[in-house]
Amino acid sequence: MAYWPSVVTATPAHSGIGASLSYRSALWLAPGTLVRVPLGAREVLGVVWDCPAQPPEGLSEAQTRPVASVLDLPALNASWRQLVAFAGRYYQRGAGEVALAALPPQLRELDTTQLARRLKRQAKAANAPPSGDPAPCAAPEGPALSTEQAQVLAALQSAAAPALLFGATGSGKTEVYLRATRQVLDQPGTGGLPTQALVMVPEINLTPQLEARFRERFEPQFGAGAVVCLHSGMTPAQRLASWLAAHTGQARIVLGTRMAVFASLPGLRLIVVDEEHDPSYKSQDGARYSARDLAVYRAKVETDALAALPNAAAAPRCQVLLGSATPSLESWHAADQGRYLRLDMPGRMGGGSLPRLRLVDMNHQPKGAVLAPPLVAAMEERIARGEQCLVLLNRRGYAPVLACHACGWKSGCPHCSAYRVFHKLDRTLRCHHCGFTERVPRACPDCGNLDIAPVGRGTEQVEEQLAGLLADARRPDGSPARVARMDADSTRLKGSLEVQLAALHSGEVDVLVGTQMIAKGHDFRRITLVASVNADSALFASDHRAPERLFALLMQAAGRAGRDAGQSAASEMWVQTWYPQHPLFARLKLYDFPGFAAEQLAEREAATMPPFGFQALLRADARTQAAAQAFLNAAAEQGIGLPGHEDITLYPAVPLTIQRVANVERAQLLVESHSRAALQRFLAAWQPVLLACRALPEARGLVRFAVDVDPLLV
DNA sequence: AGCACGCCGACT
DNA sequence: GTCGGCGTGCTC
Repeated sequence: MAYWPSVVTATPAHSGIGASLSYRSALWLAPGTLVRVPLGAREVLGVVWDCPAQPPEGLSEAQTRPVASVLDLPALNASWRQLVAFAGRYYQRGAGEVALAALPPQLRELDTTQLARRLKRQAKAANAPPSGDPAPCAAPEGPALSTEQAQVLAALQSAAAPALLFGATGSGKTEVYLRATRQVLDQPGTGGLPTQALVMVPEINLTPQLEARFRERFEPQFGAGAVVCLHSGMTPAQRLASWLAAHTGQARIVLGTRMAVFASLPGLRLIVVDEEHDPSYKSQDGARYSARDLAVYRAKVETDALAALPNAAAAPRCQVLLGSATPSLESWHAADQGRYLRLDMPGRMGGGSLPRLRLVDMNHQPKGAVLAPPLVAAMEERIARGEQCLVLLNRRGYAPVLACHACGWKSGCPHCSAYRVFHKLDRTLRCHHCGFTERVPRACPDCGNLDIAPVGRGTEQVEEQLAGLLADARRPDGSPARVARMDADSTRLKGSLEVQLAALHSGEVDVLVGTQMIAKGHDFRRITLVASVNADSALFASDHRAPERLFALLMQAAGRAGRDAGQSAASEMWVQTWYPQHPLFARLKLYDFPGFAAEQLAEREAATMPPFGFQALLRADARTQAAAQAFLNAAAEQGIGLPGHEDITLYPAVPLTIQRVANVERAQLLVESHSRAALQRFLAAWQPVLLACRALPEARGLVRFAVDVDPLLV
C-alpha cells in the first residue's frame, strides 16, 4: 500500500508549476500535514493538500519522489487550508506560495529534533503556574462600561453578520475589543481545543500598547503565555514561538499586523480588525491580499466549520469585528446594504468632544509663511498654560527638493524618476524610493553656482522654524518652550520611538512636529491643539482615494486632542489650506463622517468605482518602459476572447506616476468590471496568457509582473 | 523562487 | 587557458 500526497510548496504561480506536486509515501498523511520534500536539488517545506491512494494521472510511480520527512506537529486544519486556497485563487497566486509565506520562516530550517526540543520547552513554560500568587486567579473585570459600549457588546453577542464598529476616537473601542475577547475566551471550546481570538492592528508600532492592555486583562486568568504577538518586526525565533503557541492552542489571543490573518488558530472565535480602513492591511508585495477582507472571509469559513460539527446544537460562531472612526467606503457601503451590522459609538469616554476645527485661509496670510501667525500665537498660549501641541506634516526631511536658481538644476535621483529629499541634519540628499544617499554638494553640480536652495518644506524645516518662532514662548514655570520632531527618521533606531513618546508623556516636550505617525493610535494626554500644516495636495490628487485618506488622517489627528475631559471643550484642530471652501472641510468641521461617506459613495457610484465596480491591475517592471508596455499590451490583446472578457474593460498600459525606481521602469494596466465574478473568471484564464507574453521577444527586459486584485492605488 | 546548464569577456 | 556574468528552463 502506498499513497501519493499532493504537496504545495513555496513555488510561485509564475514558475509555471501547477497547484501542487505529487510525492510518494508509505503512510497516509492527513491534509494539512507539514512535510519536507525534495524539489530539484534541494529540500523544501511543504503542506500536504490531499493524500490519494492512487498515483496522479499522467505521472508514473517512478516519476514521484518520496516525502523526505514529516514534521511532528498537528496538521493545519481545514479552515486554514480553505483560507489559504481562497487567498491564492482570489489574488492570483499559488496556494503554496500563500501557505508558505504564512508559516514562520524558521519552520523551513528547523530539523525534527530541534522542533521536538522547542515544543517541549514551550509546553513546559505554558504549564508552569503564573509567577507570583498561585492560580487560579479571578479575571480582572476592567473599567465600568459606558451605555454605548454595553449596547454594542450586547448587539455583538447576537450578531450573525460581520460587525462594523463605527466609534469616535476616544469612544473606548479597545475596551469593546477586550470585552468581546473575554466573551469568547470564556466559552467552552470544541474538540478539546480552547477558544481563541485574533486582534489585528495596522502597524507594528501600535502593538506594544495593545499587548500591554491585553496582558494586563487576560494573563492573571489564562497564564503568561496566553497573549502572543505576530508581526514582521519580531526575530525569527520569537515568530516561531508565537506561531507554535497559537497553532497548538497554548496561546489564546494573537495580536498582530496583517500577516496575522494567516495564523493557525484551531479554536478561533473572534477576529478584530482595528482601524479597518487603514491601507496597511493591503499587502503590497507577494500575494497582494487585504487582511481585512480575508478576515471577513475567514470568519465565515470558521463559522461554517463550527456549524458542520456534530452535536453542535447551539452552534458557536466566529465573529468578525471591524473597528474605525472613519471606516473604509467598502465596509460602510456593506453596512448600508445590510451585509454588515453597523454598531455606533459616537460619544467620547468621559463626555469629551472632538476639538473645534479652525480653518486658516493661507491666501490671507503673509506671503511665504510656513505657519500662519495666528496659529503660532495660539500655540504660544497653549504652551503658557502648560498644554501641548501637535503639528502634522506629511513629509520627512528638510525640503523635498534642492534647486539651483542659476541653471535650474534639481536634486533628482539618478536611479529614479523622483527628487532626492534634502536632509539638513546629516547634510544628505536621500531618495525616499530607492534609498540612494549622497552628501549635499557645496555648489550646483551642473554650473558650479553656490546658490542652491531648498524648495518646499518637510518636518525638519518646520521643527527648525517653530523653534525660532517660539523662542520667546514660555511655559508656566517660565522655562523656554521645547519643540521636538517625530518621524521615520527620528524613530529609526530601536527603542527611540518609546523614548520620544516618554518625553512627550512626561511633559518635557511642548510641541511635537511629525508625519502621520504621530496621528495614529498613541494616547497623548495633554494635547489640546493639533495643526495640519500642508494637506492641500491630497485635495486634488488624481488618486480617487486621496480624499478619504485625508479625511481619515485629519479625523485621527483631531482625536489626539483633548482626550482628557476638562480640556476637550477648549481644544482645537487647526488646518492650514489655500482652499477653505473645499467641501471636504465643511464635513470635517462637523466631524460628519456619514455625510462625507455618502458624498464619496455617490461619486464612486456615478463613476462605477469600487465598491460599485471591481478592479485589478497588471503591473510590469522592466529594464525599459517600452518592454514593460509591450508586455502589458500583448497581455491585453491576447486577453480578448478569454472567459469573462465580455464583462471586462481593459485600459491601455500607462507608466506609473513614479515611472522609474532603482533603475527599473514601471508600467501598469487597469482591468475593470461591473462583476467581481467575471473579473475573477477573466483573471484566472489570463494567468497562462501572462506567462506566454513574458516570453515574447518584444517583452525582452521584463523583470517581473504581478496582478493586484482590488488595488488601493490605481 | 532557487538552482542548474550554457555560452561570451577580463584575469592568473 | 579558466572564473564568472546572468539569460533560459525545470522542479513531482
